[in-house]
Amino acid sequence: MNAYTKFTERTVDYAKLLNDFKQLLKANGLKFTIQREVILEMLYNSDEHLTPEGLHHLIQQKYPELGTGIATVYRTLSLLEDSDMVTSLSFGAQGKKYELGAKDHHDHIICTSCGTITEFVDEEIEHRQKEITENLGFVMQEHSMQIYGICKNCQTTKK
Amino acid sequence: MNAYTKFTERTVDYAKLLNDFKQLLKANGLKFTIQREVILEMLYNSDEHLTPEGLHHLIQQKYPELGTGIATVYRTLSLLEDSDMVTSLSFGAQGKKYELGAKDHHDHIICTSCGTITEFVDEEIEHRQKEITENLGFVMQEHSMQIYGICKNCQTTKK
DNA sequence: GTCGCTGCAAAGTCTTTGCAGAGAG
DNA sequence: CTCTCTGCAAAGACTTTGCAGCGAC
Repeated sequence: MNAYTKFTERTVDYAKLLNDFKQLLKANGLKFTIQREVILEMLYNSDEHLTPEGLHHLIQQKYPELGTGIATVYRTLSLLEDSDMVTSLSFGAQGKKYELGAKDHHDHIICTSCGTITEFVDEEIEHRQKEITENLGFVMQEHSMQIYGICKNCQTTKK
Repeated sequence: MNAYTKFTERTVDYAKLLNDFKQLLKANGLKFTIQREVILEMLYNSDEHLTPEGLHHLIQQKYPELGTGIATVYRTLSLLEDSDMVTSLSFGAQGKKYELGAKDHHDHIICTSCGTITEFVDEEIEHRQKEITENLGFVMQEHSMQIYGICKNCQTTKK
């Protein structure tokens, strides 16, 4: 088995994503609004791990004329999460973070010093997880893994 | 390398745990109170993954005469977490769950149907995690892994 | 006795909900 | 036109904090 670690790459372009979103909305009798589009756009363009509050802040900054309310951000995130278009992460502190889920599966390594989240995928672990799950008599649905440590940058930049 | 999956076992008995706790308190000029003892006891005896509210409820049930307040539960859990005697988990929904941290490291597999949390340790994964971390230039501190699936019981007991 | 601890209730966060007007289809 | 969305503000859920009396040492 070829075990290796690689960084994940975005596999979906924005046009496709937007299209999926529109389709999803239509399929459920929901409407495509500017606010919803902007939220998706920000999730796509930003660092991918945003809190509802952070997302709202970014939107206010880039599209202040919309006066988007935080409630709409929450509502849209729930909608996207229920539709599996975004995934929520709840690491350390309180408050979830959201990331687009339309990308390849990946795990996270979080720097406990600067908070940066790096993504990775390791085939050996992926494979082993499946084995373990079966050994325990479970049918696997999802899994997530987080590693906490100090990133290269913070190791040198003595804090 | 001997890769295998095993269930974790408690490695610390209550007397030792209680002693550690007393020592910890003394070392920090804190006092050993009945409430604190009861909280530790419940964490030890219960299913190990408790919410503050659930813990409080159990205590009220077993020791109603103490009239332990929820605030004390929160305060004690923070204290225990800061001292690394318990670990908090924040899976799916909201609200953290706590477990005694004085046991061996282990990961979790969560049944998405009945919510049961099963613990396991797999040496192959443990080892691989360390490698990955180093490859990415990190110094590893901790890690956690969760697998979500349907447990054996829920597979048969059609729900 | 001293100083930390506790329960209570009030105050904070973060998130969700109700409502009336705005807007997509 | 209809029926969903939205922003606002109020309401909720979960945690934390201030305070005065209580209790460990």
